[in-house]
Amino acid sequence: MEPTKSELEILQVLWQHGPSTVRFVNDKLNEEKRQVQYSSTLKLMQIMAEKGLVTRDESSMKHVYSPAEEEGKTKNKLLDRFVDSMYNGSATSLVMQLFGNRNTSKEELDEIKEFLKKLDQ
Amino acid sequence: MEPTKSELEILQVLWQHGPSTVRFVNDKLNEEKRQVQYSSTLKLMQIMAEKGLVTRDESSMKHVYSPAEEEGKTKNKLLDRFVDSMYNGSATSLVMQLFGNRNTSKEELDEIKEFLKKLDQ
DNA sequence: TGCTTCGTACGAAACTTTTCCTACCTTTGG
DNA sequence: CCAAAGGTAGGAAAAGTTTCGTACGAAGCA
Repeated sequence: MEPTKSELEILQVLWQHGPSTVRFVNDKLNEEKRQVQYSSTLKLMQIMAEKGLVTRDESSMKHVYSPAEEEGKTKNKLLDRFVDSMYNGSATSLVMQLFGNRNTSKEELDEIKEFLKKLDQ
Repeated sequence: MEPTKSELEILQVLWQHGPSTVRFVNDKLNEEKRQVQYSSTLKLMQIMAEKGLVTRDESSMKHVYSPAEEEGKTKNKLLDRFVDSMYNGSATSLVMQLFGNRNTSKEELDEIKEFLKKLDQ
């Protein structure tokens, strides 16, 4: 299933910091993103558990939530969908848009070139 | 302002085919995307006009709608937002994800390499 | 002229997503 | 033991998005 915008924010916290309590996630959101009530975050994470986007360990009173899917796998799906809907499935178009209209450092470009070179082998 | 999913579909039609009537857009959506009632498309396009996502020429009875913003400009914004929220702003990470997990033809890779090479100059 | 077709406008309903209030239980510390 | 702090659950409301029924005017045509 497809995470919504807010759900994705929560997943990011979980991916970045590993299995976490609602309190922890809520604190991070407030620090890094936007002000949000504890009970809102709780509710959202409960819904995510129902949807299967996260799993939770209820053995302790403080439930601990984990992402149900690997970060890379989820992001890949979302990226695919993005490329499909915006660039008709053409990764090339996306890359051109990405670098055509943005200042990219030489180091970054070199890194990418290096990466692409390795793909050939 | 940020186009929603459905609004983006409509914008795509307008970008691809130029200024169009509701009838035309609705037909395209039904052909290419999904079944949707004429009045739904109309409503959506009216809302988009209010939001300023499209402009419309009302001089004829059949109103003609045009995208308010250039395709590249809008897509760039959306792409930026995507990179920011998913890859912490790192275009490099996105590219690696994009090609790391996907079969890309040699031609496509070459095209991209060529493109990147030109960026240096 | 009348009837049918095609257009816009608008309101309401249906759905989805997000937010938060409130009740109630458990843990902690004096 | 009791109060305060911190946890979960659940419902309801708010907000955002999408869909469509219906009214009504303009255009086209027999």
